Amino acid sequence: MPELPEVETIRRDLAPELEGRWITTIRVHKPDIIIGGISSAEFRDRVVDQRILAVDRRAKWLLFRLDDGILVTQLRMTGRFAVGRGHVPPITGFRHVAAEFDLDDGRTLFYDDMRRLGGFLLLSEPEWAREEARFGPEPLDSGFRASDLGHALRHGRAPVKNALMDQSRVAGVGNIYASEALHGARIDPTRPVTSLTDDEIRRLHRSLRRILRSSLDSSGTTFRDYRAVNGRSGSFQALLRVYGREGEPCTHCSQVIRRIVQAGRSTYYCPGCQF
DNA sequence: CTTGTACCCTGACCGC
DNA sequence: TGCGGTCAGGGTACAA
Repeated sequence: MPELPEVETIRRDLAPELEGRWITTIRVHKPDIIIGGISSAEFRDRVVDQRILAVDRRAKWLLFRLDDGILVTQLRMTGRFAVGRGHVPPITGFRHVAAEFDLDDGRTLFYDDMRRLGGFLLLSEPEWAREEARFGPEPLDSGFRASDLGHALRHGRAPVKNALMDQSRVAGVGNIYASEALHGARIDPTRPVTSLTDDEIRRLHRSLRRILRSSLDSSGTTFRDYRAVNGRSGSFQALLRVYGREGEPCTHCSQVIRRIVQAGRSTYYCPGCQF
């Protein structure tokens, strides 16, 4: 699934298209994308004829704030959106349309999800507040200081790479940006969180925020499946320093980049400058 | 409490 | 060309 910069890119694409629009009809083609224990019929009843007041983001989740309740979506690995007219998506490549939302201006919001790991959750305000409380701080918030990162990370025994991806510690960081941020901070991804010095936390804080902001400026990383709205690609993949570069020389010290597996996921790092 | 593992699902890719 | 194995940026339930 897209990480923070990708979901934020999608939010920025969707917000001007959707805010203020009413949802007039819904067609759910793949009922298993409606999650949270309600049927697609109930989902339809509760969403139709509601207005989309705002499109927000928290961590890697996208929020459609409705008149009554919040429509939450998790794109996971392969969820995508497109906005078009008629009943045909405006771009090719939407071969797994799971749901369509007709809008009052005659356009349609398409949700496509090849692997169907993503989904929609319809929550009341208190239900959302409870979900939201499980997330750690947003790393791009202006108030997010190095000391906040230290507080979030330096407890327990997890390797720092795993801790960075733990949404209850810091929100929105996934596999790509965890590797990239650690390389930028020159920290070995296997280091136990409690071993990190104040200086390393400051470097990681700076590196993480710089990389997330820079990726946002590039509309995210289209490494494999991710697309912004209507098939638009990101371009941050050209600026990745270690992710997906196993066997290539490090841009910083020219040692060969390695891939290891942590918690079942690939971690890329440079043994020359990360220790 | 914390941490690790299996699993949801489809398609792309690699080696034989 | 076909086939089987492996992998994919996530999150959750469950076990240890």
